[in-house]
Amino acid sequence: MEDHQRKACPLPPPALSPTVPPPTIADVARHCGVSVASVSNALSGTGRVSEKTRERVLEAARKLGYSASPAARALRMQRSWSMGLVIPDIANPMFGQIARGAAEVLEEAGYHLLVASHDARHERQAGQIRNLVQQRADGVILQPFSSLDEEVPMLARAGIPLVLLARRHIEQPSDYVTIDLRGPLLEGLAHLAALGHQRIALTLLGGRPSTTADERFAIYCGFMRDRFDTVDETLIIRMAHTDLESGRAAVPALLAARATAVIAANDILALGIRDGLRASALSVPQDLSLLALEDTFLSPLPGIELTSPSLPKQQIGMAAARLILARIAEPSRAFETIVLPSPLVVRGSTAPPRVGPT
Amino acid sequence: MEDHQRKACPLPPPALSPTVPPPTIADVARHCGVSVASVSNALSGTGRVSEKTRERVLEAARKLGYSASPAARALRMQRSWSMGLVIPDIANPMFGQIARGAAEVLEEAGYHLLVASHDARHERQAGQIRNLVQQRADGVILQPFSSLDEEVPMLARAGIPLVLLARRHIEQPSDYVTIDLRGPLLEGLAHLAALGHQRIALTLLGGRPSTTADERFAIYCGFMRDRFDTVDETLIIRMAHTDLESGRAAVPALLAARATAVIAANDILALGIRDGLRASALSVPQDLSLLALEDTFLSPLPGIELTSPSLPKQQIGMAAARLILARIAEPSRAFETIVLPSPLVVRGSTAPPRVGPT
DNA sequence: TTGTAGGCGTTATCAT
DNA sequence: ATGATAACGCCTACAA
Repeated sequence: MEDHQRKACPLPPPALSPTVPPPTIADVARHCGVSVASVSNALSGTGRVSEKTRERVLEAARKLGYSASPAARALRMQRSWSMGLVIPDIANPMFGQIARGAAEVLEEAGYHLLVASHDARHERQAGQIRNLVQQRADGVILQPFSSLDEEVPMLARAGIPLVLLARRHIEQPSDYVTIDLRGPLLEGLAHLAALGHQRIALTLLGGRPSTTADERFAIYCGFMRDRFDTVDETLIIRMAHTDLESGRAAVPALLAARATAVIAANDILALGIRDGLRASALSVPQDLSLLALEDTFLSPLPGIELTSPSLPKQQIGMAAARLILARIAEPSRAFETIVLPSPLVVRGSTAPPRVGPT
Repeated sequence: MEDHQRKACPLPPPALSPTVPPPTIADVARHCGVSVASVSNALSGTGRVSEKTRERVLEAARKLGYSASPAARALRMQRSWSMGLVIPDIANPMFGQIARGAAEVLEEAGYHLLVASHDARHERQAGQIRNLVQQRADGVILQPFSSLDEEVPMLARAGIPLVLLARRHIEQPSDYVTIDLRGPLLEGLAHLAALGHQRIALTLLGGRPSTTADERFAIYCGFMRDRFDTVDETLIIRMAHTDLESGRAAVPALLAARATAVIAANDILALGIRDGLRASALSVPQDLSLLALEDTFLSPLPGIELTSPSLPKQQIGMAAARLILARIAEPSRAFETIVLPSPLVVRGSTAPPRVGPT
């Protein structure tokens, strides 16, 4: 393939700027003496060409290293073959895995993925979506900031297929992928109750309208009333963010409510709570059982070991991708919702309460 | 092989959305009674247009919600305005942050980022790069699998500007971004030595040709010889992978070598080691000091608290992006290497050895 | 079965 | 300063 002779070559080697442009479809046609139409037909497999010329064309294309110019294709076909994925935080491994799942099925279908992170900032989300519209993305998968973001209807108005993640929009119907909210929460509550906990606290992400928090609240109340005949509102801890610091800040409220267990929205928050407890010389699970509703790869790690449902992150991405492909294929189909299971995994952060039930 | 350059188009011919198509430059021109040329000039700011018409055009464009079709632009200008980023693992937060840094400066310059993860699989890396070539990416930032991957020269042959991350290529010169290998390692060694450690172990990623491991080995030997007049080879632990399990597997060798401290390649590996120690009823830092050479956001976390240099991940991405932009602007410039500092952060995982120096 | 030609929306090169 | 117009590379009626 190459001359292995050439050793160290400290400066720009001869051929860097003066490169030959990629071959065009005309080159291929000329190379095997047929028309461009035949080449196109042969390559796309969608036309009527004789087996003989098809082979000739394929051979020539391979030999020349031809591949169609995406720009020309996009211009002619009026589709960019690119799909947008807008997520809250690209540095969060959870979204990385979602992206991976989505990319896998999209690439299979000939699309490539434009990943954009809005970093929990409204104006960035708007910017990313606007950019995707300008890029003429053929579809967008979005985990929106809140359930009434204005950018969502904007996408619909632009005629761009949309799949929502984790939160549906208040008024814009769309395809939608979520995890089962009820199952894991009830499982977690039952797990804690079975261990003997009665004062089970729940953190709720507020501060931004979200259908998820409301739903969880309702489920929690239902369970508590069912089991203990009462709901103590002091056990509900509302918070705006979901970082370490918010977790630490929640500890005083937890202690004041005499909670013996807490269900945190996700594992980062849970780690924050644990850290806050340590500052009060309390520890998990001896003094407080800790359960996170969304795991990342952190949860099973030594030194962490959080009881939490295992989120099917890759599946979420794949499901979303499949939904968007389905809608592109059939724009008028009914909107679909996919609910993925998220079974509880018990680890070291939950244990019976120090003092038995009163 | 299969080499399907394009997928059969599974869609019916009719337009995929019942929505009005985006306005074209001709619409804008018509709207304010000028030629398309003037519109183009006004919008790109690069032509000669009177202030009056420029304003008229800008106004009309805004009103119509016009933005140039990327496909048409790309076709005409022969550049895709897209940049590839190929990383080992998109679910690793470290690479997420690198991606974020790169995206930031690239978007600033009008490019968008195509993120591809090769998941430590050779054939995937090849596929991703091939795809980027077909996409006509204007440049590629790549953290290669090893220092002699064949795909790297392939990019150069295609005339696509390239920036390498973390590892340079054996024979293909290129722009290159890395962290300072020497500084953090020496700092770490000095830190441990100052605490009283003499038997300091070092893990080295082998199994794949990498300039990094060799360099670290040399630095380590230099320090040990300098300080203790000798290098005990049993303190060098070589391993192929860098996951939790590899860390656990390294523990017997560490104990056999009577190490009182170990410098692990990264924090995941370090966590594995810690887990393995716990199985022997040993703990960090009482029985063994633990230092990781590359941190993620895990390192400072409660329950983890690893002493490690802080990797300037975002900076890495930004530096790479700037390098590639510079090369696009001036293809014949000399290749540049950027070395970023990575200062040590001391946390709870390092302490004086249980028994003083012999 | 194969070839010809028009046009997708831009930018760039010319005239004017 | 402005306006026609020719590519850019591809797909696809339609003609042969």
